[in-house]
This record gives sequence, C-alpha cells and structure tokens, in this order.
Amino acid sequence: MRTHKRPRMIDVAHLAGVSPATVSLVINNRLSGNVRIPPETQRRVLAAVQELGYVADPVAQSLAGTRNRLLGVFTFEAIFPVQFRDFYYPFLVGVERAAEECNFDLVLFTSTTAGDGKRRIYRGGANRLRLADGAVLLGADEDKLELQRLVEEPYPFVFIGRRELPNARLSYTAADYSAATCEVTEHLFALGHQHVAYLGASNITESLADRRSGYRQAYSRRELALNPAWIWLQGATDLAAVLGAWLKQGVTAIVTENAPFAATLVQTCHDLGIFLPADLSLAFLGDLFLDLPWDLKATSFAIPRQEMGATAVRLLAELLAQGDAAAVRQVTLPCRFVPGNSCVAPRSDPPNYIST
Amino acid sequence: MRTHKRPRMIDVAHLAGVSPATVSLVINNRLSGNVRIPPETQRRVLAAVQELGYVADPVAQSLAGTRNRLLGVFTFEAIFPVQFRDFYYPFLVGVERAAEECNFDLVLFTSTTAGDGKRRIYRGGANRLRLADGAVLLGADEDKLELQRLVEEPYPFVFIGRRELPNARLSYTAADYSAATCEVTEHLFALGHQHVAYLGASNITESLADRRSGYRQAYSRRELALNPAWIWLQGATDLAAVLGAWLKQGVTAIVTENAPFAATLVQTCHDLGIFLPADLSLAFLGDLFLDLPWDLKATSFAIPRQEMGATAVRLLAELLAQGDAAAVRQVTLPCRFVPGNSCVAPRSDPPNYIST
DNA sequence: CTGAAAGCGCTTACAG
DNA sequence: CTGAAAGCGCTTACAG
Repeated sequence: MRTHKRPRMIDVAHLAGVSPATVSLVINNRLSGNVRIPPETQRRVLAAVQELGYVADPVAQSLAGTRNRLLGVFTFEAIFPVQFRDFYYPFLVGVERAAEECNFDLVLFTSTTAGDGKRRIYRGGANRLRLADGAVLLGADEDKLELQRLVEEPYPFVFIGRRELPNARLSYTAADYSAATCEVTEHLFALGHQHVAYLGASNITESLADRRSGYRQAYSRRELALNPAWIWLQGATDLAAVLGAWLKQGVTAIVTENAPFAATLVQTCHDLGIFLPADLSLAFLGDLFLDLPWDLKATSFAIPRQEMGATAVRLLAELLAQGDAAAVRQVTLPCRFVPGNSCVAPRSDPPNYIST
Repeated sequence: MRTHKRPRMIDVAHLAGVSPATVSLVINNRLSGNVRIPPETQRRVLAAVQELGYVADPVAQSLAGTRNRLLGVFTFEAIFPVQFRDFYYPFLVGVERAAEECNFDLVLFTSTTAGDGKRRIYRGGANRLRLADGAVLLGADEDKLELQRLVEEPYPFVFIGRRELPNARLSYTAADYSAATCEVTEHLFALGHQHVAYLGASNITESLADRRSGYRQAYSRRELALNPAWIWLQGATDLAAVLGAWLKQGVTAIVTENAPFAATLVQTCHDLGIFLPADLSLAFLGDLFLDLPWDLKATSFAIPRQEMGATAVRLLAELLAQGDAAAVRQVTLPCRFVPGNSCVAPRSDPPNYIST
C-alpha cells in the first residue's frame, strides 16, 4: 500500500498544466529533432518539479526501458571485505570518483547473497543487475558460468581486472601485470642475477597467468634459458625443500606472487638462516600488504587500482552512451615499478648451502 | 528496445495453460487464506517455470510491489574518503552486512555532488534521496539546514552518530561517548591521579560534547572539584605553554580527543622532554589511528562502528516496515574500554618541572 | 508543439 | 479455485 507521499510525474503534470509525456520529455531533455517544447512550458514544468520535490522513480524508469543513471557495483564476495580491505578500497575510490564525474549513482548489490553466502548475478534466472543501467564487477572468485551468461545477454558491464571466457570477449580494465613482472625480473637480471626463480600460488587466474608470462618474457628477452625447475607453484612439495634445492643450484633471486604467499617465503628464509637480501634477493609482484622484517622495503610494482576503478566506470558510461550493449572495450593500464631494497646484486662469493 | 530473450510471466502462463495471476500466486506462494490452487495446477506452473528457466524480473516486481528495496547511503563528503578511510570503513561493513540480512540493495549517492565539491541532499528543491525507500546518513560536516529540511518531510532516515536539531528529533545510532569518557577518566583516578586535564579540539559537535560531559561526570562522581584551567580546547594559546603550566600545577594525566590532536600532544611531550607514561599518563577518547612511540599502547575506548552501521540499517528497516515516516528511533551503543599502557600510576616523586 | 495511448513485467484486489 | 482488469510510475512512438 504505497502512500502517495512521494510526488509522481502525474502530479507534476497537473501542477504544470501539461501531460505526463511532456514532463518526461522536459525532465529527460529529450528535446532533440522533432520534439520542440517552448521555453515557457519547460519553465513551468521545471518549476512544478521544484515545488513538489519530484524525483523520477528509477525502478519505473528502468521498467519503462530507459536509463536510470544507476550504475551497479557487483562483487561475488562482500563489497566491503574485512580481509582484503586495503587491497580493494582504492578500486572503490576510483569507482566513486568517476561515478561522481559522470553523474551516476551507485547501487551495491548486497541483496544478491545466496543461501551459501556467495553472491549471484542470477537469482534463479533473472539478472538482478538489471536494476541498474550497467554494472562494474570486481573481485576474485568470480563465477565464470554467471559471467558467461551475462555476456550473452545485452547487459553492459565492465570487469575491473582482466577476465576471459572461452568463447566470448568481455569489457574490462586491466593492469599490465605481464609488463610489470617482466620489468621486475629484468631489474634482477640487470643487478647481475643469472638464476631467478619464480614462486607462485597453486591456482591460476588471468592476473597470475599474466605475471607468469611476464616472467618468461624477461628470460626470453635476455635470451636466457629458463630452467623449468625454477618455477614452483605452491603444491605438494615443501617450500623449504624447494628453496634449499634452488640455492644449491645457484638461484640468487626470487620473484613471488601474492602477499600471503610472500609472508611464508620470508618466514621460511628466516627459518633456514638465509639473510635477506644479502643471500637472496626477493621481488614482489604487486602491492604488498606485509611488513617485511629487517627494514626490508619490497622491490615490487604498484597496481593502478584507483585508475582501474575510474576507468571501468568511464568505459561503462561510454558503452551506455553508445547504446550498443554488445560493444566490448578492453583497457590495460601500466603498473609502476617500485624500487625497494629487497633486491640487491648477488654475492660475488656465494655461501655454500647445505641442503636441508 | 528491450529484446525479449528472457521468458516472461506470460510465457509461463501460456505454457502452463493458466493466467499470469495464477503464476504469480504460485511462484510467490501467496496461497494463504482464500486462495487455494490445486496441487496439480501448481505442479504445471512450476514445471513450466522450470522448463523456461523463468525468474521474475525484480524491476517489475518492485514497481508492482510498492517499495524498491533500495536503501540510500548518504555522506556529505565522499563515501570512500581517502583521509579517514580506516575510521569510516567499519561503518560501511556494518551497513552492508545488515543490508544483506534485510535484503536491501544499497545506493550510494555520488551524483549529489554540487559544484563546490560538497554533496547536497537537495538539488534545486528536490530531495535526491527519494530514489531510495529510506537512507542512512553518516560522516562529519553535515549540513544542519539540509538535515532540518529532511526531518520536515516524510522521508525515513537514520543518522549514524548522534545528531541534534534545534526543534526536531531525528533517528540515529550513537556511541556512548559520554559513558566511555567517564570510564577512561575514572580509570585514571583509580590509578591514583588527582589532577586529570582535558585536551580538546576547538570546534564542538555532538560527539565531542558527549566526551566533554563524560569527563565532567567522572569528576562529579568522585566528588572532585574540576579546575576549569584543566580543560583546554585548541585555540590561540600554545599547547606547549599550557602543558608546562599544567605540569607545574600538578597535572599528572591528560585525556585527549581526536587522533590528529593526539599526535600533536605526543610530539609536544617529546619536545619538552616529558617521558610517557612515566611523567604523564595519556588516555585517548576513541579509536586511535596513530602509531605511538616507545611501545606505548593507547589506553582508550573502541567505538562500536560496525554495530552502529548495522543498527542504523536495521532501525531503518523497522521504520519502513512500520510505515510511519515520522517515527523516531534513537539507539545508543556502548563503547568498549581498551586498556593500554599509556596510563600508569603517577610518580610518588614527581619531577620538578621548569616552566618553558 | 503536445496529448492520448500503449507498453515495460509484475501483483493484487475483485469478480465470478 | 482462477481469470480479467487495474495499477505500479515511467517512456516512447504515434497522432493530431
């Protein structure tokens, strides 16, 4: 039972002495081409809007099939995560700023949480995001099946982060992890390291694949042979054992993937009595939220998170303006190399490690 | 031009050989009271739903169902501030969680930014928040005139943080800064301090007023006279001078308001060669985002930020359910005393300070 | 230039 | 028990 406290378009129309259609036209500035409404009428309409405090109901606008200047923000996990707060926040800052620029409000889909705590775009079969004109998606753990379904319908969205599907292209703003990883690895080569190992997580995502290809690229640019044993993805084997073997084989530097992983690495080095960075140089692939011991500052790269968020919104705004829901835009932004002191030149006189 | 790829209710109705109304009733389980649909019909409808992969369009549902289940989140500054990120974030976490519970989506009003960079509830006379069923407001620097206007219209909202208006009551979820400050101050008395001074900001807000009254309350509970000179609000006089005077007069402990301010205090102590906490105990009024030197851990209290956010949303949900836009709810949540080591017993043998 | 009408996809009284 | 109809608040051809 809606109490009609909120003024509706019909009220505005009455007050202004025109029809709802005219109100709609004036409000939405659809005064192009063959539609011409005299300034005086427009003024009356606007005055009525003013007087009543009228704001169009976005739900009705949406149903009627036009734009409601609402941009969705969808994450498969909580949008305000507690665990990776520091990582995600800058994306949101960027999203907000760009939305402000483009005059969009943001709708956060929190009601899409399924029974299992995970969020779903499709509830049963309906695309919940349709409440908004378009949406920005972000976060890990995306459900590829849902994404696949989303690209198949004419609904504009942009993913923050590169995401690929088997048989479809989708819009995204990515960070150039490949180039950044290549740069970091080359930095190690330039310092004089010959054998640079790679420590990664056991899973594979687009952004991890990019890092790994950047690592390989650095090797091929230097025309160095890459010993497959120097790539180790977290698995059955013990990290300490791998580390011991690497050192014996002459590995003097490691590039490592994510922060939780990096913490384990640093701890293991400590346990094995390996001095950082004197015995072993460490480079980190992306923003690190980890306090390193011994005044170590991570050599790494910075992900342009705020820009990625802002760019995603701007792309979406373009897609909407262009009105072609099938259009695909992909933008890759550079990362910034962050020099630290966790990478130094290798020892001229390497210690003789005992295997563990 | 919406393409009808998605099955609509009418399609289900056709397939099941019933009317849309029946489909709606079955799907929404509105089979109470005088509505009775034979199991066989229900089965047919459900089978059709299944076969077509039908799910109701939420947009149409909201439009038909009177409410749009959108809750606004409004701040007069950016909702994702860069400066006070750590302070505001937990409120948002609480808001999101409660919204999820209550099945509301959230709309962040970023489009309300005026030319001057500040956000406004009213744009040209229109309440922009009306887009949502109700709204949660938070943040400092609220515009009292806009708030005044908002309470005057029948629009349900809840402020996160106590806010008062001259001639109206509004709904909020507050933290009990008064009790918490009283507790912290009494803690100092219990440690043996006789003269506890108060250092505050120059402005006055509801939450600062609460702290100040808590401080006074602690004195009156102990039946101690409060020397007016021991309350100092940031102003013309130099902090160092005030501090020097206090110490000479036997002040051995200070409670201090906000973090930026607290930083100045700590620095000044350092400059004057005052050892913390041996020479001077320091208590902090609320969550402190400041690294204290010398392994000092702040004695302070924790603001129940997440709970405040969640409670605000739940209150709002209640107000909406109750349908009385004029109803006012005010909830005050307790803060948690945080024992640190920045408060210790006063020296039995106080140093003889030289005035600066 | 502007109004009347149809339609977006659903729900809810109201009849039968 | 179930259908026909009206309505939610808007937009968009289509007439005039």
